[in-house]
Amino acid sequence: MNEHAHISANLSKNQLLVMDALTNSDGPLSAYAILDQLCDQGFRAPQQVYRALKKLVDFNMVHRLESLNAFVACRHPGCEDHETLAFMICENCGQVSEITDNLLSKRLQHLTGAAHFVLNKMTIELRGICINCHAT
Amino acid sequence: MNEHAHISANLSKNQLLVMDALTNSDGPLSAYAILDQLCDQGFRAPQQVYRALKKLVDFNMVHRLESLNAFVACRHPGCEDHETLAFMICENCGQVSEITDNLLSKRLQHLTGAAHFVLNKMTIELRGICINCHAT
DNA sequence: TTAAAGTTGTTACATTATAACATTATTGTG
DNA sequence: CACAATAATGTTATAATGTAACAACTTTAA
Repeated sequence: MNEHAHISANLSKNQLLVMDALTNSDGPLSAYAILDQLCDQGFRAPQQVYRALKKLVDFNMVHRLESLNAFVACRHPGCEDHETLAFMICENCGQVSEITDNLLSKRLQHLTGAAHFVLNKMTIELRGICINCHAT
Repeated sequence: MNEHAHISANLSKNQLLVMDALTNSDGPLSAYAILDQLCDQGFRAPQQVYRALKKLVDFNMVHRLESLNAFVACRHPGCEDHETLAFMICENCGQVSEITDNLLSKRLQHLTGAAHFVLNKMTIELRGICINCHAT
């Protein structure tokens, strides 16, 4: 089973609710923002959100943005074999776009490899103003 | 006044205390870890730490590691004209090393430029196991 | 069918960060 | 020097983010 076989049908009730909240959102949501949204569906405690988020992140369906303490549904175009490397985060409108780039990936592998550093996880978040927002 | 003109003599009492705590530490420290250390020096409230940290980060003397919610003294070799791009963070021993790399920088500029994204701040944190730790 | 793994609900608590207000210290300028 | 502007400090309270621990229920697979 590959990383993208986790279609909605495989998700538990809470996982599905959290996934839907993120999918229907314009941009990233904090765990507590999700909790607020799901009060009507019976959510009561942060654990319910955090536990679902943990699975969804494991499944690669959701990304955690460290610099925002927030979560975003994977919107990688196509969603076939890929690895999201980086995020561009607009500080004005909140839009997040994912970057996959082979040269960037290679360069990072080279740098860590040269240092004999065994890479477990990368966090690359680019904060700035997106094209729509600085087009005033 | 360039970004490195902020020698210790220019720092306020609290800024100096926080800077010293970070400089004397092996690895990153959380704000509250710093607060604990500085209780003896009269620190009482998190604001005292956070305010000093904000200035030190502005002065480029301290970096914030988003994926750890922690802070580390800049140890960039030389500390002449440079911009720290990325961090390698050992998940075993906590050691942090800074990366400055022209090719990486160029590639990121290319990617953001192509998207007409105006970059304000980069967060690049590479988590893994350092050479000392996986040499067992 | 029944043990193992996964999921849920819940209470309590830990950690990280900021708001707001009052006060004191430092700096630059006429 | 005087004094206004800026920076730094001290403090209380609170907000925001995240986890521990325990009990119960559900699904999966042998």
